[in-house]
Amino acid sequence: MKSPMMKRPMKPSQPQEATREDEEVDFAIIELLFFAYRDFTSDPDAILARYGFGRAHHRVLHFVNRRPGLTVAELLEVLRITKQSLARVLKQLIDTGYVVQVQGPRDRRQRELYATKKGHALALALALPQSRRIHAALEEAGIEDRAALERFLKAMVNPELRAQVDRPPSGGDRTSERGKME
Amino acid sequence: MKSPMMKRPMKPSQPQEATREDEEVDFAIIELLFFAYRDFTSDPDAILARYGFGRAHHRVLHFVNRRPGLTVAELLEVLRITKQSLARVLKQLIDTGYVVQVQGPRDRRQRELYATKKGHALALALALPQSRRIHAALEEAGIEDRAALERFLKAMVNPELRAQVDRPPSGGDRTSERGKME
DNA sequence: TAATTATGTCAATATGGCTGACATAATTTT
DNA sequence: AAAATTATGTCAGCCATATTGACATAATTA
Repeated sequence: MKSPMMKRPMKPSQPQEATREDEEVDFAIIELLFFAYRDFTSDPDAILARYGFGRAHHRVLHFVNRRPGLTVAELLEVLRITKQSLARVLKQLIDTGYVVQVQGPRDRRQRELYATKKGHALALALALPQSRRIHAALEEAGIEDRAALERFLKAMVNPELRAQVDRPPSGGDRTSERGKME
Repeated sequence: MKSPMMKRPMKPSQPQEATREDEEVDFAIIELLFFAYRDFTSDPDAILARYGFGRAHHRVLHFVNRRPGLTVAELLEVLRITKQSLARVLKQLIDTGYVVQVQGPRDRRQRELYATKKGHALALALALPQSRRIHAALEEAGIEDRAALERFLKAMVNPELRAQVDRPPSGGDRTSERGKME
């Protein structure tokens, strides 16, 4: 090693107690969320790489597919990123024919976003392994009450932002309502 | 707009049906996981910013705090990043006194990592709002069976990698076993 | 008409990843 | 003992994704 600097701090001879705070903090679930989400998001990565896309493209495509007719401003709110960050990724999705823009019917400044058939197919392909993972986990964990899990996850979201969660009508995705473009 | 190119593709006059595939894919939970994790990770960000740290620092500090004596190689495995990526972040945590290295007792090439008291305190401060959010969500969702949630999250992790999840002894974090340094 | 809004774009910067190459010290193998 | 391997560190360059700030255009609202 170049500059060792390897002090050898004494290990306390008598192990210290975990503090009260430690016990109160739910490290177990915090960590499980990290691991679960890490592997959950890794599923689509291999697929995305084959298209020259990254996770940013995935997120955009997912929400455009789920909320057909979403405007740019609405998308920015959901993703919590800036329009400059969105720009490159969205442009690539449009240029490669996965997403189209339509002038807003009421307000012509707005751009409604729609997934093309191609976009819908990719969104589905990306969601499939994630969905399989979820169902396998539900089964493996012996979860009968799937609604409870949904309630928990929704309750994890900031109250002010829960409206976003509720956007797609309870029946499923809005594809059936507003159609796919192209 | 500079180059409009605003075609107006026809919206299909009769909305298309959601395909069988759509119905089978669990978009609801996929999306809830995105929203839940987005807000879950946003909690510590404000705190980190005050220290000039980012999420990468948080992850390193978390695992060093949770698994005292972890070696660099083990940390890389858990985080699934390269040593070059770890280097800058770890160096900053060491230079600012949140983490210390100790020469491995068996193998002197190894560097065991420990959180200092300062590091332990920060790790705790970062975990607290996350822990509160989890408990509030459990209560709000009326989840009585907390173990079921843990089983589900663990089942979401790739089987090969579940050993990582089990590392900290079930009792809690290993602080009580191996002590904090400095 | 003037102000505001929705979108787009340019430029510079930060963060957190990556690969490849190489160095050092310590351990293991031959 | 010498050679090979391992654990760690470091340099250099690159990429993806995010940021802030400034400015432009078209459309809507006041």
